[in-house]
Amino acid sequence: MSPTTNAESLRADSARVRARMLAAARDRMAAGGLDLSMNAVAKAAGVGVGTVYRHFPTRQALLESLAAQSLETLVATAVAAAREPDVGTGLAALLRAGLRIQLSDPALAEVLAAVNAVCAETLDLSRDLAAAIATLLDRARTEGAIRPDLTADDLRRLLCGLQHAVRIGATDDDADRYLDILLAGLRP
Amino acid sequence: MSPTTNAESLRADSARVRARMLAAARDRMAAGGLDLSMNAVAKAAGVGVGTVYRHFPTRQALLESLAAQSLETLVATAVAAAREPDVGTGLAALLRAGLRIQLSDPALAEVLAAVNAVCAETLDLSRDLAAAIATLLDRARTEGAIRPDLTADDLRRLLCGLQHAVRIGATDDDADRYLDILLAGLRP
DNA sequence: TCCTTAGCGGATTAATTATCCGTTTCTGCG
DNA sequence: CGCAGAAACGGATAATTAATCCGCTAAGGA
Repeated sequence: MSPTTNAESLRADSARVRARMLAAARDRMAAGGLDLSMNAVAKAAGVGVGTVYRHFPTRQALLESLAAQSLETLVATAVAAAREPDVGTGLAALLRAGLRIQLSDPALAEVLAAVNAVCAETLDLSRDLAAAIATLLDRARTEGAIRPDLTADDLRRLLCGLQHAVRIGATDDDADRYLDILLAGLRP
Repeated sequence: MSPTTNAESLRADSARVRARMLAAARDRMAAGGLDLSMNAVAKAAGVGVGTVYRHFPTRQALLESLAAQSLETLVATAVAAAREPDVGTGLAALLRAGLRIQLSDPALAEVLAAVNAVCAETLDLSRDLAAAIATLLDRARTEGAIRPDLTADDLRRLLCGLQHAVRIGATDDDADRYLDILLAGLRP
């Protein structure tokens, strides 16, 4: 079994413990940022360190599992945005959601920025996200709403950059303005 | 003496060793990213670990000392940009230089993004940079070249964001396009 | 109920970070 | 020039953190 596999077909106790660990990790992360120690997670979840390492062989694997849920939400948002009748509205909604969700889940910000994923599920979701963004961008391009040279990867990177800019001590109002600036810059 | 003080009024050997350590740290960083271990720096510089810790009590202090030189360059560029006859040209030059220098020196990227500096010199340079940017933005604003609500801090953050976007696997061409997008977005 | 085996837990080992103090090296002064 | 005092070096060592390994527990099918 892949250590980062999703909850299906796990032994009952294993699934329980896995959930406890993810909850504990989320909690730790909310408290102290990205640099959670495996030991701390284990203690918070009331399990042994070995158990944490078995489920998540590496820190990156743990982060990806944490980010998976947020990533699903983001993919859903992107798909919805791609279907939005008004392309401009859809694009704005996607950027806004992408920013907000990254800010609320540092693990997702990390995973979105990472060049290559560790676990297969993340890879799939990333592909889905890229596809949805590409669809939206295609529509926007044919309508002349954006620069023609903009790719889905560009948008992903710019979104990560935007997140970084906001994380560096910006207020919510600042974030809105930066979003506005990016949207304006994307036009042809 | 402040451990991060600049080379003046140090004992001759001390200055020598300090320079060796900074060079070693730069080298290590070029090789393996931001997460250089003090031990590795010490070994590379041919000094004891204690010496490294005496000069740079914390990793952040070492990073700031590394970044200081790049930061000086950036300040000089910003001052020159603020004097540029054509405001648009000056702004473009500043952003381009700010991006390039951050990419070439990860320590600077870290320091620029940091909310509060550890050593006084960095603080001074940061202030100078902010002042130069503010001057440039004031001029641009009165000429109507940029959105009126843009502050020097905004520009700093956006520049850090841009750096992040590029670092995430973008090519040089991508970087130019992102720069273009940001510049376009800054207009009123 | 029993047997097999996946999975748990934490003691143990490895790696890293940070401190402390005996020794060396510099520099001002006689 | 050579000595005294101070400043700085260096690495052994303590403290913290990461990662592994294996004996034991308990889940779930026969």
